[in-house]
Amino acid sequence: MSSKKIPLYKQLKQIIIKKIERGELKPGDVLPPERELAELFEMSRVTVRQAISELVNEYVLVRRHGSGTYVAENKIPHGKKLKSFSEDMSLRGMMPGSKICEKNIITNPSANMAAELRSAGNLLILKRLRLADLEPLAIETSMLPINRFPGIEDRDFQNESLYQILEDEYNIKIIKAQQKIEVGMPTPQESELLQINYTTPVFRLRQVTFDQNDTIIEIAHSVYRGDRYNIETEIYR
Amino acid sequence: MSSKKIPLYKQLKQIIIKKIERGELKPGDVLPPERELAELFEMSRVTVRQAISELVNEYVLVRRHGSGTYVAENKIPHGKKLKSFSEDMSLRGMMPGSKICEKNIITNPSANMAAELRSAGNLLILKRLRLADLEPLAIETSMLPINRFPGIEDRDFQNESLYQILEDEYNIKIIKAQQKIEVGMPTPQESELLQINYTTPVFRLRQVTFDQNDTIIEIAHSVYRGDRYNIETEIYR
DNA sequence: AAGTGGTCTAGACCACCGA
DNA sequence: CGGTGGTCTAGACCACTTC
Repeated sequence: MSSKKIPLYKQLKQIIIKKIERGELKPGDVLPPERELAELFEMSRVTVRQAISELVNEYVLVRRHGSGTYVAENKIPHGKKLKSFSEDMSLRGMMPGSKICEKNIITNPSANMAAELRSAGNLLILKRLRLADLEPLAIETSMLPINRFPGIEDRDFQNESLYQILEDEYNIKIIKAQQKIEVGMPTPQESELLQINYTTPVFRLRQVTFDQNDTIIEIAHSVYRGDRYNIETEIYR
Repeated sequence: MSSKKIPLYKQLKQIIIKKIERGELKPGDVLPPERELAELFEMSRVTVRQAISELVNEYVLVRRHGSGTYVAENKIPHGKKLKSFSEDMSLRGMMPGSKICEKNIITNPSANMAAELRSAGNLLILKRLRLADLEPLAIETSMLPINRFPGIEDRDFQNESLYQILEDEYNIKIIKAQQKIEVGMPTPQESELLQINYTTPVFRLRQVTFDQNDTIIEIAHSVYRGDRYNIETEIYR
């Protein structure tokens, strides 16, 4: 089989996701019962449940006790969708823009904030000033394990979307991101770049982005102008 | 045993949370190994893992492969599930508290920010100063359609959880909430209540809470201290 | 009553970390 | 190397939904 080293439950997750992507499973459809899946894929029911549980946590599936497991109806709500800056701006009806501030390769990620990427080898540091309707809106610093994306350092990040490049040309499936949102005041440098007063508070957003194998593909630290940006989200009990 | 009907893994979750609340387990501390917990509480390791897994999902614990399971270091994260203030604090090992600032009934919700509740009739306005370990953390203003919850205006909100009352006594199933998160500076009034300097930025959180019928059961506006609070979420592509 | 997900067990072996 | 979490099995019984 296609085993290699990928855990069985992750393989099953991928199979289910693929079926949904290909339209073989549509929102509202029932999955086969857990016992049946177990037999079909020759794994134990516990393993099937582990795969399903994670997909439920990711809002892909919904369990109904005594009834069955279903493909989630209302996909991920708007506020729970991971968007690139460009996509985010477009949805808000603003024109996205970029200005490269810094593009470096760090060969020794030691005392960095990138603790999670420390083992990843060299890092590409990309610091961009982000514009909305030609006005500064955010400063975005991305860190990528460059070994996984050979040649990416030569791309034109001024006009290309980072996510677009990763998805289209490196065949990465971006799945999810964890975000930590803080408030703060801008440093003098930041207030100058963002063209705001030093009394204007900012969002500080730390993001860790994962692909389909739960591998970290990016760590980003963004500073958003508090006077021009807000965050909408939806949470469940 | 103390079983009754509560699943074993939920009992273990509660035991761990209690230990964190009481300070017997502090952030950074190691938990006993899973095999030891299994023997100690006379359950299988799978059951122990289920309890720990859920707490990891809620950011209470952190697993380190080959090393151990630790109490999370977090500074009061918001978490990705919809929680009441009390639940949020308890999960982080802090003692929640409340001080009523205002309790009113508005009979004519006309030019109010509660556009969504305008048709709901009379509104109960509840403004509470929220404490974490006896220190001010947030100001929370809740608006509830009082007609749906007769008698709720006489409850002791100083010591009772609003969500607990709604769920247990009015049989409401709280399902989801939409949130809009903004940054701002505190008003003089707010900075005094929260006991922060006027230069400390704050989160402003507008929340609309829904029940199982997608009926609005609460609109809340909260102001959180930016120096003591942050928000963690997970988003999907 | 039949079928579904929910909980639980007693093992086993693998992968990673730290001394 | 020993001890930890990570994955996996083949069963069992319970609780809920549906008919």
